[in-house]
Amino acid sequence: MERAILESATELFLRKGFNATSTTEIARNAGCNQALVHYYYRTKERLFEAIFQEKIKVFVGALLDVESSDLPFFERLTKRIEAHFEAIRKDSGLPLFFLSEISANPDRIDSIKSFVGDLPDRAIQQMHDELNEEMSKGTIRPTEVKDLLMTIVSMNIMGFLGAPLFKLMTRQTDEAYEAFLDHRKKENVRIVLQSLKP
Amino acid sequence: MERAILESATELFLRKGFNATSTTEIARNAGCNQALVHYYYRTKERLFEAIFQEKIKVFVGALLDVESSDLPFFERLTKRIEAHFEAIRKDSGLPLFFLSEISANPDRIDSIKSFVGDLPDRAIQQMHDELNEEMSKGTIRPTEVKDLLMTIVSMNIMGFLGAPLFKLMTRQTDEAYEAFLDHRKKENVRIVLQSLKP
DNA sequence: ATTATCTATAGATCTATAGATAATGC
DNA sequence: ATTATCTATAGATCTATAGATAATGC
Repeated sequence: MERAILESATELFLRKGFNATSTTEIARNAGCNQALVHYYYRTKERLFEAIFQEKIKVFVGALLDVESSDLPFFERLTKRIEAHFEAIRKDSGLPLFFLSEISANPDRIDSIKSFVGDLPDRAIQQMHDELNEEMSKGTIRPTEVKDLLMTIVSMNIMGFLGAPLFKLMTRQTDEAYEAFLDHRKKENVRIVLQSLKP
Repeated sequence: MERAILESATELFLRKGFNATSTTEIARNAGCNQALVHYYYRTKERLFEAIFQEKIKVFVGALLDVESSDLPFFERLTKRIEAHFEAIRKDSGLPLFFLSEISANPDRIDSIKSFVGDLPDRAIQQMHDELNEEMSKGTIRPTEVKDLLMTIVSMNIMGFLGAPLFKLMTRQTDEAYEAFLDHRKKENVRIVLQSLKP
């Protein structure tokens, strides 16, 4: 039942956000009474926090996964972009979830800071070295890690963030939209790689 | 006072969203009592709706503004991208505002549909013609309007959506971040134009 | 005995409205 | 007279906790 509550809360928080989700609803959705939610998690805030941290790990991990593959630079980068895209697709509510919850309560950033630790620093350092190597070979234009990351994240999250709106504007069915996402994944890779060309 | 309420509500809804903003808070922030909010707008929902529609117009208008400038294609496109970027910068809470409110309440899409009307259709048609002309001249690769729009919007909103997170990850001050945004504006233009090259 | 689950409720909101009073326009 | 503003409150939540009961493990 503890797990049922966690799953119920995950689904609801992701779909409707912290404020719009009540512990009563979490309980109903999990099949127990509302008091039990507090028995296991004490407060709504702590329940949320647990879920938030779990999901941050998925998202950041997918992008910064320091895989020591020995593929050539462009292929490695392609793999990273695609892995990031697919990680989000599996859990397509993630981008909006983070962005809105951080905006609604900027203190959560501190919590991210404290538990993500220096994983980003190390991953960024490694990417930095990789870029420098290519730059010195002249295979890519001068590029900052943060620019590259921002471009990748921009492209990869948009298809999910904007799904409802884009479906409206282009009048696509859900299946057509899935196909469109596959197409976007390729486009994203192409655009990012092309943007690195000297 | 009616205007003060509208302004107060605009600020709060944009910053905290519909659910996290109470009419009590709107009133306090506007300098009146809570009943007056309902005197002018009847319900919180109607007040929100007024603001939402107003802001949608700003956002969509900036991107699709069918300006009949006679500049060459790439310069016209550059201008559009920059105009869109600056429109968002002026009101940098807009992207997250739309995305979260639409996600929290998908019915709002119908409201958009009804009042935005066929502006998007006409603007998209015009862009379609412009692209076709360039394609036939061989100056750009085969490109769909929706791909181009999605790329532009992706790139342009990210710097604002992700500001808190990016500041954290890169440990930038607010001023440094403003400079970073200026830099991103140029990058966005470059990346979009480059992505069109054959 | 301990842990899991429930019922009941206190206390804090929050929205919307009714009805009183003050300000304004004719 | 009409319009703007206020006070007061009903009714609906919602979170968190206290205390009762049922289930489980030793």
